[in-house]
Amino acid sequence: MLDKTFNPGDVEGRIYAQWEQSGAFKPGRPDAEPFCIVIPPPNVTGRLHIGHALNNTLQDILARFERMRGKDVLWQPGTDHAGIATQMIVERQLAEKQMSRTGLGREKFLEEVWKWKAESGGAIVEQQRRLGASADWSRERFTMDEGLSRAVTKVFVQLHREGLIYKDKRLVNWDPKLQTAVSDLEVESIEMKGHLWYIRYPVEDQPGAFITVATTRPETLLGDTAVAVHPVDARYTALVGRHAVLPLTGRLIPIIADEYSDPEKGTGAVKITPGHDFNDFEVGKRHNLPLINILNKDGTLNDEVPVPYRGLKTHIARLKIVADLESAGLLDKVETITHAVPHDEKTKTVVLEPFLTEQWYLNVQPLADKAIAAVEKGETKFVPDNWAGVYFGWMKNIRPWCISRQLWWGHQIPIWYYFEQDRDKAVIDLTSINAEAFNRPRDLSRYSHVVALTEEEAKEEIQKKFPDQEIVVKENDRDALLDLQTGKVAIWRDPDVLDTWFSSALWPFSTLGWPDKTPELAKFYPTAVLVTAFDIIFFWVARMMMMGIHVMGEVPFQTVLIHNRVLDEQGAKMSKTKGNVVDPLTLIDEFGADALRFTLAGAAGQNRDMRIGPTRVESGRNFATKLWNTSRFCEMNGCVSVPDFEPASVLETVNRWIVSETAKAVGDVTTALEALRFNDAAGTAYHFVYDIFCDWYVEITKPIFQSGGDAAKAETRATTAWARDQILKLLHPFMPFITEELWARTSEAPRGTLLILAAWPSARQSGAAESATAEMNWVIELIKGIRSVRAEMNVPAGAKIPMILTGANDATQGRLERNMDVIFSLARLTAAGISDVLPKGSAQFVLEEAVVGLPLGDVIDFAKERARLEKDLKKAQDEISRFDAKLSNEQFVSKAPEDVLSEQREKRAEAAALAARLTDAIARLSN
RNA sequence: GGGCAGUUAGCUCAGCGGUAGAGCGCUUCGUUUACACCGAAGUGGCCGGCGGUUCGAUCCCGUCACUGCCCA
Repeated sequence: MLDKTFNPGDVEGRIYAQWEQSGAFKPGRPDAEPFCIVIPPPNVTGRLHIGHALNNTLQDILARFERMRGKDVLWQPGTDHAGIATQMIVERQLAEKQMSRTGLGREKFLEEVWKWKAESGGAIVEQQRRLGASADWSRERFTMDEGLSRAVTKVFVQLHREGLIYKDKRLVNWDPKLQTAVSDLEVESIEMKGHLWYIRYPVEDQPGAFITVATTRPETLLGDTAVAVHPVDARYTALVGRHAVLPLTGRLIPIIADEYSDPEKGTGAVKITPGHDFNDFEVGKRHNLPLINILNKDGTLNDEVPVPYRGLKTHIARLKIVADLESAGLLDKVETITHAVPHDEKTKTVVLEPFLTEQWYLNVQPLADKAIAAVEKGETKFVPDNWAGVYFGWMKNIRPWCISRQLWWGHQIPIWYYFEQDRDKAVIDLTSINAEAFNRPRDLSRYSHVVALTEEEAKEEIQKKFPDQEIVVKENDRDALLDLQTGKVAIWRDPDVLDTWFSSALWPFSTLGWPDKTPELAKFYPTAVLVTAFDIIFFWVARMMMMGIHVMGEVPFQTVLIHNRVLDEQGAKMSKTKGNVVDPLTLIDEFGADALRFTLAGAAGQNRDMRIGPTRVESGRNFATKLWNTSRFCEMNGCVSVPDFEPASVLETVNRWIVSETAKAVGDVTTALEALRFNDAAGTAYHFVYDIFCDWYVEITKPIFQSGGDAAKAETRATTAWARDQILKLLHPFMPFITEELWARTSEAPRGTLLILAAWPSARQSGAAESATAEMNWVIELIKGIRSVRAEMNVPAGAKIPMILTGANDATQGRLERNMDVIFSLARLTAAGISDVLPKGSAQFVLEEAVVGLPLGDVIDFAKERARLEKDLKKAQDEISRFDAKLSNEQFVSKAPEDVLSEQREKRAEAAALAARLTDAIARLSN
């Protein structure tokens, strides 16, 4: 016997273990159609947040649905190595032990990172299991795995040899704390209060003349190489071509004309600092201005600036510079403003600096072109398709991808350097190497390099150039320089690693085994669908598309499903600082994984954000309880699954009806899932279980179980059990735990298979169910009508009353006679008669061609009953006049399609018939 | 400033050429042997404003207003 409620905590762990042990998560149907989803790899440092919960739920729904449909399903899980985040965590831990990355050295440090990964990395994977994720954990991958690393190296080498990877010296977003370049996409602009300083630059040879520029970053003045004004700005025309004297340095810088400066903004004149501003960099290129880098890697001012400012952090330097300008009388005025300041995305505390460095770039333009074409040709479809616009927008304005990072944790770039020419000059360099110099970005361009899959290959390659010399491998350029005098050829590997996204971009094929030719790769690539949120289109989708097409020659996925983003119940974006983060694990603890999943799926609409919080998940839990209890009802009435039950052969009207309704629900849920409309699918299943099965079918069968004949009872038991089984299957993708538990516990004989591996129900219609459907709909309408009148007439719920049917045709009379028990019970009647006359004091309502009378005798409130009927009559009459207006419109009659016309005529006739019956009813009331 | 979404019942959202639906909430009634994590009956909407197309617009088009997001 089932308990009164379902206790998720008691069964979830056990059932999950059962699934896993059964091998249900693994593919293994060689002849079946493949269905593969690669999980967008979460960060190895991550914890499951509600967005992951939604993302994983949708993937799991699809995996379970397709698995039940018989496909060979692979849901490929894993995590990415999160270069910056992971390195930060481990460095922080080292700092607590008074240790540092540089103190340890690269090799020891990486050992520490792997140790951390083994101990506390990948907690998210356990949390995904709590959600019920049916991924094939035996195939779990990590972007730093041997195989995936091999894929990364191979792709890098290929792209390098194709000339798509190159070194360039340009501005990057620099994190002075971590001392690495970061992606443009990982920069977060934060609105901050700041100042706009107006600074007077003296004009050369014109004593007392100034050109005033406005800037939010006065400290960068030390790196200025021009002042720009708009070419048509009459105020400054005379100054263009002359020079300004850069304050505090005395350097002469040209005053140039460039459309970049906006006459409306500030003074119309802007300082140009090509070494520390992205826009100025472009201006500098146009005018061939020198680039001056005034910063060290750690964000302090370097020796390009006057002595007093050297070594100062930028924000300190700013104060000093403003003070010095003021005392020199060069500060015109200061305005307080708010402006967007670039910060690191992770901690949001470090101000990023545009910084001139040499980095590896991938020329993604040719890859992007192919990726754009693939979506245009429909090889990959976005669902909903408006997201393709976002994809195109980004892809069509794509910039070279800076793929190197100055980190240790990640895929080390497979480039080896050596000295080829100017070896003597290199020796001289050695003497200039000191601590300060190493705080500057390294200029590797003067060294030669080879790209190779392995160190051995690199050595062989370089050996060819120096056939008679011994090749030695050193850790870095400094060590190699020290080796120059020995007469050996010292080589060293590029110390930098690749952007984490470089490896993520290969995920759809690297996880399947590439570069090896594995059976999984052959079977599951291209994958079926990638499920992700819109903010990831640039990160994952775009890059996976580019790499998939370029390396594999085929798109990585046929469909990209973009789901909505989860907000809190007030509609606010969740953030740790706001403290409004909804923890999915807390929700699972409180309401069960099924409740959370069903709620998420039900909220997964086509477009917007969704709001999730405890009260919503609570209603999901309530639905689970409902399902549990309706199964309990089945159990209490001996509804046991009958092997070989043939739904098409049932005879009882109510059973024929539920068979037909079930088929319809199955068809609708299937269609919705195929179209990736999760909210429709969940909604349809909910409606069927609640409103059709629980509210009507179960209620209607109660009288049969109490007083029906043996044959009817047996058939109803079997049908009920069958319908319940169909429901368990239908809901399994959404609520896997409770359905699996019920599947096991509602069968006397052990089930032939776990529900996870059971076959998805068929939507096959059982044929002539129309008459059954019509009859049951009539019964339902009758009962609802009686209940409604009873409530409005204040008939006590416990009181039983008689009913008289007038004006009923033979078919209706037959329906009444066949369903007496049900109607008596559900409408709480004492008697049901058929007559031409209604007793005085009858409440009435119209049901199709008949009028239902409820003789209430003295209890009836005539005025109230009249008002009720007149309200209905007015409604019918309003409808009639609306249809009449339409049908008398010549334009409408001549232009509207025939089916619309006949439909309107039919509706008009129905309304007229209803009105006539209501008029009669009102007349009878006065008799 | 540029781009993209959205504006439908008190709240959260579906729908999308023939004048509207769900869940939650609210009101009333109810403990009839599956379920009070429940049942029954109700209340509630000029489908953001203004134009246009159409026989007909919540739905298509234009425009405005407001909100949100992304990019400068």
